[in-house]
Amino acid sequence: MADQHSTAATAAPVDFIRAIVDEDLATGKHHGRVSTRFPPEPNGYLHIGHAKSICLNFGIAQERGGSCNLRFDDTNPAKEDVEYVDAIKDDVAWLGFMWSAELYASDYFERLYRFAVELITQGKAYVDSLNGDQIRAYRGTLTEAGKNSPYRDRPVSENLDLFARMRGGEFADGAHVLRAKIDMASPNFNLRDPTLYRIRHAAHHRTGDAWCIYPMYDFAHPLSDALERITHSICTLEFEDHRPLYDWLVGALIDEDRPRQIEFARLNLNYTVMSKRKLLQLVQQGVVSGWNDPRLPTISGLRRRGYTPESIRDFCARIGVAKKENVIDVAQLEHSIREDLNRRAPRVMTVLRPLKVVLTNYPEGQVEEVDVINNPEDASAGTRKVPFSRVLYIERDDFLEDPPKKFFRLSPGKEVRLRCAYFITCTEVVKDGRGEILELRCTYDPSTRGGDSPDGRKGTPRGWRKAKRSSITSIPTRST
RNA sequence: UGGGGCGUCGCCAAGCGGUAAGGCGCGGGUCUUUGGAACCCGUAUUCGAAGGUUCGAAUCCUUCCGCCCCAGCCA
Repeated sequence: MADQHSTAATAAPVDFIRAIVDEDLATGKHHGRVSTRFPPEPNGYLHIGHAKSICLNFGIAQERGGSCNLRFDDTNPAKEDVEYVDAIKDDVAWLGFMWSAELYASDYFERLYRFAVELITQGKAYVDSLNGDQIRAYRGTLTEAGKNSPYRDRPVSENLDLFARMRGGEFADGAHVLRAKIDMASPNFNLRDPTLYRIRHAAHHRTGDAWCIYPMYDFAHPLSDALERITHSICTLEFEDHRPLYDWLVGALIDEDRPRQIEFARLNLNYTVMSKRKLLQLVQQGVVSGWNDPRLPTISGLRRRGYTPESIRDFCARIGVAKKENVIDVAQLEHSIREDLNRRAPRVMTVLRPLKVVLTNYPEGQVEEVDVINNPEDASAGTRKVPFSRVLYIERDDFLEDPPKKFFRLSPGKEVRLRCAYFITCTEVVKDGRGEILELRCTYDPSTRGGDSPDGRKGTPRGWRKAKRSSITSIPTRST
């Protein structure tokens, strides 16, 4: 089959991430395996920016015969909620992707804990008892190295004991943290003994109060990737600085099949708020009706607004994937939905500013039904019956009493075609005392039923509407 | 100021030493069975800047300039 509907997706050049995946496949790096994951934190709804990541992760798995997990990065009980995990699952599925497995970082809490113990045993992590302010002060600045915590050289046995007691609930929030022992003088802050675990006496949406210590993203993410045998861990640019830590952890705890983190530039849309924090604010303050308010760029908002999954996927395929910061013009998104809807949306005829038309030679009281095409772009969309009678309305803009030369619409003495109905000719203009046009008197040509002229007469068809078949509708105005 | 990234048309984006793809947008035109549709044409002598290497550079080297990210016990 000729791909006359070839999309940007099929024509799109291979982006740098797919190039890496293909290279790894070619060299047999992961024994021909490709495994990705989409790792949202259930602390809000997904938006169009997430769609880019979803299409990337699921797309690569799909195209290269791999798998893609949906993994909730739920390591911060304070911000997360089941409402969000349900919404996220709905949105991903609606976009047209099915995950190989539904997983949660919280499912790994026990194993992550054991990884932490292993790290302590290796002498690569320690329990720090400095408070938050002190830790910040010890961290140094952009130009000055940090200082070692006085607790940095606690013996392994003491660290093991303290860490176990942290888990046991002996300490208050903030009393201790587990930190990696790397390098307080590193120019990369992420390596200045990053925090791995903190004490949080808070109920978790899945584990309840089974835990009072929770792993940090930097600790949980690479190890969760490794546990799932993810091959390519794709994330956004701001995590580039975290990669050395990602590799450090994986290097210390994982023997084979280590995952690799690859960063790409997140999506930005002009005139669009894409920050989860700000979207949450709009929802909480009641500025919008909810996460699916059609004015929001959330997946559920776009869905409610009439966007189709196809159009969003097409958009993601068109914008590409690279490392350059970008601000996509919303016109690009709108183009995708227009193209999709144009191809499949059924049409209706409507009149915004009605002008009454009386067909003087059409039998009084007669009503006939004409077949109107549902979608000129798609013959299979069929036709519908629309009543036609002596009195009907056309768009005011479709009539001009004194038309310029290239005006193909109705004017006195001129003939025009009513879409899928008849040709009509304007014979008289009825006005009120002030010269306002009240109605038009026209004649119709019975031989042109269906809007076809037996003698090949042409004319741009105009929309029309039978009298008394109106319904009040609100018409969205174009926002320009 | 230290570190990590990035700079190709208004917005995206290919290009990987052999003489600037494509999409969106925009401009013009064609089309008398909707069109904010479709189709056609046009839209970077130039790749942040300056030097250098080379027969040849957006692609290699040097310096400079600009923008983004990092000092959460957030992700």
